[in-house]
Amino acid sequence: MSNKEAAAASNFIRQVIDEDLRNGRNDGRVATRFPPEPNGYLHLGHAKSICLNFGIARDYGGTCNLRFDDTNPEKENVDFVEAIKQDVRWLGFDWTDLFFASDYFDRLYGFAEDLIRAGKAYVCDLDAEQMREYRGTLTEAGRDSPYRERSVEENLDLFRRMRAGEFGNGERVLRAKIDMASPNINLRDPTLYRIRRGAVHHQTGEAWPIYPMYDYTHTISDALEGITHSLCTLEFEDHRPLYNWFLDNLDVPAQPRQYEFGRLNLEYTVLSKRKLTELVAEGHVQGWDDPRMPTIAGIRRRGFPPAAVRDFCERIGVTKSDGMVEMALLENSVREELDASAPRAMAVLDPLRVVIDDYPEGRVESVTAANHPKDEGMGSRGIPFTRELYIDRGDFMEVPPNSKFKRLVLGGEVRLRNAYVIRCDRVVRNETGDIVELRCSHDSATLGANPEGRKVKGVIHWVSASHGVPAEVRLYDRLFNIPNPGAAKDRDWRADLNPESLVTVQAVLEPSLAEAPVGSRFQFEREGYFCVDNVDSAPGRPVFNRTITLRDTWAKLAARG
RNA sequence: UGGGCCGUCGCCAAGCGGUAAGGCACCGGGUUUUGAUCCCGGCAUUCGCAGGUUCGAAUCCUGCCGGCCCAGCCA
Repeated sequence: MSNKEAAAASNFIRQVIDEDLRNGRNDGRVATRFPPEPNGYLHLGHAKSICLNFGIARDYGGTCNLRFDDTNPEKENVDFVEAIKQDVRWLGFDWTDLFFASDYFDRLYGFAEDLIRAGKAYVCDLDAEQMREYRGTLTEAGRDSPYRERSVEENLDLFRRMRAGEFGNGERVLRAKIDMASPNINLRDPTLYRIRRGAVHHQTGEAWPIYPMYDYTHTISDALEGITHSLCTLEFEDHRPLYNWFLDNLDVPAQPRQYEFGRLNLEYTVLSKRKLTELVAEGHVQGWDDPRMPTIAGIRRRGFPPAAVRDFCERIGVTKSDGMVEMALLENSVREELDASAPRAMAVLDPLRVVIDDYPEGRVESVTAANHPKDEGMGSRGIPFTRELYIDRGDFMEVPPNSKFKRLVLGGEVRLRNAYVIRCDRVVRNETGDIVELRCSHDSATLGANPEGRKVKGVIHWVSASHGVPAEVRLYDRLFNIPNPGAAKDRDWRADLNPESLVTVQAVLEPSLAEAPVGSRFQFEREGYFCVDNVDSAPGRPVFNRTITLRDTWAKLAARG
């Protein structure tokens, strides 16, 4: 990581840590953890949490564990586990220790018996619906379960039989005995264990017929790992009293503190695992790694550099307010990183044939092009220049729309990037009147030199027609047409998917691009940043994904009218 | 409606009783063989609103208003 990233912006959590350090809490230790459930792929929201947790460990010389919160076997699997590990590493982080909450199942069970012995937990026979009725509502207190006052002996016996697999799913649960009248619903005797007989857990197989719930598991896992600062998102604020209840009532080896921050909301996309799962399951995208997805796998395939994602997370900050970040902020981070790191190349996305009539047929000249305008260290390359070329259709207009237009027009001149100034002498059309070819002439004195006595204000890119390499290029755009899909309660969030989020074109690449390695990123000059797709490319036959366009003030001006 | 939390520029966000950082976006202007990059300049007399405390309030107090979260044997 660069020095620029070294100084992370402060935030309220770092202030808490600074204060704790000043007061000598935790013997000066700082220990965090990133606790994903392996039931889906990581997305940009997780990236924020990863940067926060691992970033704090890095900056304070502390530790950060990766811990899979795997207490719901029916929704989790090892593929997600592996994908998550890969995504964390790709973001540039490495964990101190790797754990599974399931590593603690034995100890978790033991703590549950402790709670029972202390009269602080009981086995409840109410079914799910009854339990809901007994729970009360947001404004009315709940009622005690009729099973609440069972003896310790009976509770212990019943719980052991739950563990032994004697009861069916849903027949009984273990609950904490707290307060059915609490205004905080999480404290109304929350479920600690439920029966999931027959489920095959990806780590523990069929060893357990009962599984612990999130709040219980998470708190104890944090304590067992000696986590000092347990960071989670705002929706768990109400759970903090329960988190602390476990710490107060269990003989755990540490007293972690929980702090909550606002989750990331990004315009023109969705960041909920449920919705992302549906996009994949319903075929709206081609998979978790579809380049339109805000998943880590998706943006990786799209070509976002990990440093750009880290920079973005740094810029959005960490607070308790629940905001909506503009896509422009992410795009800025991506462009900034790519501008500095991506070698330049030329590719024509919408080819229009150009014939330079006064350039010798069969002649192939190698013109030299810098790989980066500001970084000579990136070297240069030769590009074949020939009589017949392709330019982009959008770079020619028979009559200019206004005086600001500085591309090629009939009778006008333009600079071919890295090559000659040409003039368009004639337009060739087919039977239906479409322009199929431009006949041009060139000024042989303008290779690496400005023309004498006149100014040529436009520069366009090109590729040799005889040497260019045809390739599939995928132009990606925002996934949704509106900034906040799902915000309107009476409209299905899927209704605002952008049907043009993927447009595939057949482009012509300069020859040097043919052997570009999978994953490599380039700036196609005047177009945008592109990377070699890591799934569909074949040796010598790259497929390019457009990561993002270049900023385009001309398009902005044109749209303005 | 009970509880928890949040309101500082279009967006994100500093600010922690001494008189509104920064980034993004936007608007000019300059450089440029990418309408990119880069550079220079502009962009909150005011901090949700109303009172109060104070020599002094975005910061403290009170009351409103607006937004988010919670009634899984999900996490």
